[in-house]
Amino acid sequence: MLPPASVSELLTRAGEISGMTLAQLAARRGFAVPPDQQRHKGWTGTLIESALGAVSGSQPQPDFPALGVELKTLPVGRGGRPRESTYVCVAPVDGRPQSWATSLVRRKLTCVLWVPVEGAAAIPLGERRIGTAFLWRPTEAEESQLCADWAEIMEAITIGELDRISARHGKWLQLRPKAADARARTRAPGADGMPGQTLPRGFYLRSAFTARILARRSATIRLPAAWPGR
DNA sequence: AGCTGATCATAT
DNA sequence: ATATGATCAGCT
Repeated sequence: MLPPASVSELLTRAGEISGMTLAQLAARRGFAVPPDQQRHKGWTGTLIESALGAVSGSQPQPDFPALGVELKTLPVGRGGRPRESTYVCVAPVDGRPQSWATSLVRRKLTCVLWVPVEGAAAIPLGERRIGTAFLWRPTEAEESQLCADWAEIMEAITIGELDRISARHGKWLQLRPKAADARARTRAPGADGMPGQTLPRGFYLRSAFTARILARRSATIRLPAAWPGR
């Protein structure tokens, strides 16, 4: 699938897969449906990427570079609440000065195509349905808060106090481990200004934030949101 | 039940 | 090791 030439085309593609089950889309894309996600955590995201023509690979940039749009699947449980936090990107813990304006977090969150997917544990993976995708941009207030969260975390990193930052920090944007396991290490400034190492981290959006995003959509778009009653 | 810290697969 | 796609699983 070639990348969409426009945001309009991207939305059209998203509309064409909404309502489908993951098994149906998997068949169309030639994906095998795993029994569960225990060893296939990124399966849904990769499948949706494939269907929409996202640029594959592990590049630190939005999924649709030409459009400046990032793609995120959002597992939604009963009650319409996100079942998980949303990974944004790796956190630069090397201590180099960064600015919010050019940060990867901001670039990724400037424009996101959210694709809700049924995520209730009771529904077999293949039977989960793809919801109605929608384009989102942070409001000024949201970006201001995201920037504040980001700045607090980045400040701690810069002065070598990354280890005092836990997932409890940040109203909407938090820092959490992002590694193969707890023994993984990456370069980071030490408390004394000397080179050191630490567990790699990533930025994540709290589910309370993505819940707001979903709620705003509901309020903006005419009901019935008619989410399949399962 | 929700949250934090840990973990899994894959590509480069 | 670093980046992507995320969810898992133990603890409060």
